Amino acid sequence: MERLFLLKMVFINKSKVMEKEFERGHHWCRGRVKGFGFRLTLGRDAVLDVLSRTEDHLSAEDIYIRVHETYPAIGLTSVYRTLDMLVNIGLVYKFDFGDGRARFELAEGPKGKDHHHHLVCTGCGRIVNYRDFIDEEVALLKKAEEGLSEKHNFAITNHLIQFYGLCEDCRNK
Amino acid sequence: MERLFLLKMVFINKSKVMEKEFERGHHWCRGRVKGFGFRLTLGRDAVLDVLSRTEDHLSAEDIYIRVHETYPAIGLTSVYRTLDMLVNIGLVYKFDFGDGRARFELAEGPKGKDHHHHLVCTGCGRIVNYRDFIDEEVALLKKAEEGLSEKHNFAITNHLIQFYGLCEDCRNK
DNA sequence: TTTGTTATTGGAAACCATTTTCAATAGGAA
DNA sequence: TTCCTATTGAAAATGGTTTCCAATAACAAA
Repeated sequence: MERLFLLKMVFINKSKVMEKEFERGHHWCRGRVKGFGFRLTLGRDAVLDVLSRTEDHLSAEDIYIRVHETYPAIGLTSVYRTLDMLVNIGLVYKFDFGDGRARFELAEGPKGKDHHHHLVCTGCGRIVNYRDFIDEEVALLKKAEEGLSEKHNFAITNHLIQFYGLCEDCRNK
Repeated sequence: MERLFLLKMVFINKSKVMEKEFERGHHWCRGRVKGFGFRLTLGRDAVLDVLSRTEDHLSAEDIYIRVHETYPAIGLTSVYRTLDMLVNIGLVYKFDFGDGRARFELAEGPKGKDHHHHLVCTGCGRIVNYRDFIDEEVALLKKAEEGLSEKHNFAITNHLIQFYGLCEDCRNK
């Protein structure tokens, strides 16, 4: 119901949608998009909305399907383009979990960065976010980054850590 | 010259090639392949040979091209199939550095495991192997693996760490 | 509010790494 | 050497992503 209500507003009056922005989870993203000189289109807003409402690791098509529910005019191409742009400005992270399609998630939630890494089940592809050991990791990574930057003349901007294994269900098969 | 010599032998007499196996760097791989019940074909041997002779991070096509020099009969399909098999039996690691093609490297050299991670330049795609901080990493990862295994009921088998940044050349542009 | 410029869009087609299909071939046990 | 069947190469199919292009919508300026 609420979803339909929002949809209606989108088509009737864009400024009404803007007034509602604090009911959505990604109001703080908009300034970022505009700050980089990009136009804040309905499609881009809808993609950000979907990303801000989930903990899942959505593929471009997943996002397309979800956006399509509230904004059927969107095309898959635009979803790809939007995601590409969001990754470029650092608002979205792009992951590869080895199943042949990229996965995306918002770089930070409304409460700020939510630093976590992923446990990937090589049996069923399930992804678990974990936030444990992050402190130790951050400490180690910081140290490693400094050392590696110097030794290999790299300006390190980013890192990736993933664990692979079998989830409980897959182990019992 | 040496390369041509070996090639000639390949076509003339297979057992001669076998006698020469200790001149190649991957003799210890063969038993592994056969141990898993796979036939040791000329193509598979040639792929292992290419992998054992390089520190580079080759794509399937890179490998195809190099194998093709000494064993022109090979097809790209077989390279893909061989790599897939080698990854499955754990003899080869498969990496994704974000450029849309998979990269492969031998899981261990003649001197045993050569545990290292990668520094990826997001500017030019250059990959640097690093072996620094591995001890600390291993310690941390072991601890994390134990904790995560228990907390999330995952049997962790593997991990991936990569750093991204700009190499010296790309920073000066 | 209206207008004008141009970034952005959707759909179709192109792209391209990888996989599948299938008949021919080659590995290797007997 | 023979035989069985795993393996092969070539061509076609697949599927996620990108490109092309004319139509559209964002939004700055009037």
